[in-house]
Amino acid sequence: MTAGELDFWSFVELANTRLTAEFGFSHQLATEVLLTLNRASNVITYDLEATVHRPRGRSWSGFRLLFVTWLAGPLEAKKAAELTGMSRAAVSNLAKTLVDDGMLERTPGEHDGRSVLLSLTERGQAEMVEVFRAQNEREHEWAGVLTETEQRILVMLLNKLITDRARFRGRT
Amino acid sequence: MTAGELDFWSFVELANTRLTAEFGFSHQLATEVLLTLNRASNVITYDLEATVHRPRGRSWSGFRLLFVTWLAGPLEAKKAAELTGMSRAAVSNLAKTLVDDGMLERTPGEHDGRSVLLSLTERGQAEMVEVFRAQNEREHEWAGVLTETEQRILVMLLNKLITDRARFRGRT
DNA sequence: AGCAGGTAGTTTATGTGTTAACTACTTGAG
DNA sequence: CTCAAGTAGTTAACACATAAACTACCTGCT
Repeated sequence: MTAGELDFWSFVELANTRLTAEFGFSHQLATEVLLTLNRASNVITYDLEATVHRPRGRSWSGFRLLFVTWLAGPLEAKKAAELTGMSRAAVSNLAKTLVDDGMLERTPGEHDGRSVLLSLTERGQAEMVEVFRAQNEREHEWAGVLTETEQRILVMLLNKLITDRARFRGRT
Repeated sequence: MTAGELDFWSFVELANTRLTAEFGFSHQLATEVLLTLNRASNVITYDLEATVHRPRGRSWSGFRLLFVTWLAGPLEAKKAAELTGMSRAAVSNLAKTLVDDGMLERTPGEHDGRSVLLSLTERGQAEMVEVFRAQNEREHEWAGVLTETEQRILVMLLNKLITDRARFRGRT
């Protein structure tokens, strides 16, 4: 029982076996789904951050905030938090550094004195086009190991997995 | 073009449209796959951390490290880093606090004076059984919106997506 | 009008992640 | 045998996440 030769997949197999045989847990498939889901997400995110964003002096979260702001136009900080899946505090902190970097602009909301509208500066827009070109190429390489049909099925299954999450009272 | 009514899904649709029509990017399906993958992973991870681990005074990463140590027996810090997908530094820091909490034990490696073996204390083992019971129930609720066949397909597609990642030179 | 309660955003404290630089040990070529 | 190179782990500096406390503003009931 040396752990020496384990990799992620043989670990999942080992976990399945021990959780069932030794501990009597019954939902191993659920465990496997979620282990694999997290693994896949982390591996790919790490790769995109390391190859596309860090070399350009940008972080993964910075990119996410710029991405939604780029495409969803000027939007409130709250909306940006929802779309990126971050907390409002995270958007607030991140926006501060992106404004300092000359990528983002913050203007007070028109109809509501509390709200702040985020939008890209001209430089921000230009940079997003370039950065997204690089990211999209890399995304294509990753997704390309699946056929188009497989990709569509994957998206469908993932959406099904989280669409119904209102059952659990969540942050969003 | 108010951003006011956007949710995650209509944002993905908007992104697809604008990236194609306005900017001429060609791999929207890849973008959609990866946006959805990350979203699903983050939503579920956040839920498990908030409902299962934080109430017990434990973090998501703490759980991951304890989980692999629990099931893959005493293992080297390096191996733990591989299996959890963390950096070695992260394992080192996290182990420190888990040792202080009385969950983990660190013993010097037998054959290699540099290495450290991580293993659970008795209390750690008992707690993992209880914590995993709660997590497994919650996992089952999440995965349960998919049929068993759908879950197997999802696992297969996710594995296919990352198995071949040796093409990209990655951390692991 | 005025105040209670709700909402948007920021700040603060804390925890955790990363990379890079460091220490300590092992290994193998000469 | 010795020393250069490699490897395991830790530490340090920094980036970024959260929850909770706080400020400022809006809204609607009386």
